[in-house]
Amino acid sequence: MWCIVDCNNFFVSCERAMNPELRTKPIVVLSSGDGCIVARSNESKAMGVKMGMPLFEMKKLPKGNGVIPCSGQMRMYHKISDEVMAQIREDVGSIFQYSIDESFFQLTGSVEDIENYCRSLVKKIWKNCSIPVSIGVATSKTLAKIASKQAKLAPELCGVCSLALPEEVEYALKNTELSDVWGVGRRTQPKLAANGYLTAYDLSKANPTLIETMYGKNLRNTVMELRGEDVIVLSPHPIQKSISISRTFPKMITSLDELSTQVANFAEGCAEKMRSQHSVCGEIGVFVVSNRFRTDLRQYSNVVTKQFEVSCSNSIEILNAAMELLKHIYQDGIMYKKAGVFLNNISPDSAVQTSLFDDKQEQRVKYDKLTSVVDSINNKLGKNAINFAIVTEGYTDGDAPAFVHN
DNA sequence: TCTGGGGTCCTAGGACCC
DNA sequence: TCTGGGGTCCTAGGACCC
Repeated sequence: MWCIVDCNNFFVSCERAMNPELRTKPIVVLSSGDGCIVARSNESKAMGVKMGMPLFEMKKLPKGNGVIPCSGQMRMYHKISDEVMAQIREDVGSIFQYSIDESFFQLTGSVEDIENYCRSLVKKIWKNCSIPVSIGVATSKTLAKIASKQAKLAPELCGVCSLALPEEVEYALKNTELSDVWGVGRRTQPKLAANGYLTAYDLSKANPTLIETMYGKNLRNTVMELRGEDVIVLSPHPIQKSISISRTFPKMITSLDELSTQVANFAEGCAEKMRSQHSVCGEIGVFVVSNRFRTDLRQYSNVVTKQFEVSCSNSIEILNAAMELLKHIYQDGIMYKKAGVFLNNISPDSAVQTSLFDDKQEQRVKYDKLTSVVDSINNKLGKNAINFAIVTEGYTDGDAPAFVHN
């Protein structure tokens, strides 16, 4: 059987783990810069707070001012996630971590035994991490996900729901709206509804070939999974194929200098992440966007990429490239609201293809050495103990967030 | 006034090949 | 005048996920 462990309202639960006083209160967690709601407690969901809602719109809700906003603390959430995943691994061995708050694993044995086992895991995670989780059990991952949602809906299940008997599966499918099915998104759901597919049960009875020609391969797989067939394959150690960092600025930026500092920070952040994974990239891209909500202002957005002759990961080449690309797309007189950097064509650093005409190899070796010295100093003394001059000034990421409660 | 961030995969169409 | 058929690779955009 496939099992999925899903942390309930994960970011909210992390805030509550750090500050138990928040357990009884309606809270939300905000995106970087305190702009939008990215996680809601059950209480705030009940008050009509929507995912992705801007904070100022939440405040307009009837009881919106009664909701406690918490500034997101991603680093802490990742730490807690690692602890939760370690708890699961300790019990079941290898897991397929699917996201920051979800993991799949497989168990064999009687359904009763599996359920009991999972209930003890729920208790263990709560005891050791103070994070409430739900576990769904079924023959396919998609059904397991549906089961975990059922577990959240029925407290008497103590966090574990299995869908094993055909009548259990049928009941759950009939009570699951299509938009709640893994793999059916905002675009596809209305099209399916127009064709008479309203519930997960309806879709499970659809003709897979017809679904594939109309909606593609992925939705066909979903149909098979709803029927209990295990067709979606997860790789245990997926290699990251792209890395990106972008931010919406709290205040709009107009000067190239200020924008350069931001973009340099994004580039350095990407490069550090890539090096920590022992990878190199073959392409870098930079994008800038004006404020799409300010229709009274001149709108502008642009993106530009550059191929490296030889894949690299050192900060100097990456920073230089990012600065060059930014200058290329920067336009005077625009109020920029967001920018970002992305790295593509990522491969392991053990297999760098050098160019036949690479006359800068000597220089690159120096850059790599300098970068690794900077990395090791930062590893010893803490992040940003030392940095490249361009990335140090006026970066917003380290600013004290407004709504931290612990 | 204030409006998130980071990923993956699939598909259709164009460029190119013989 | 009449102008084929089959294949691969790449890319941009769109869909999905959290």
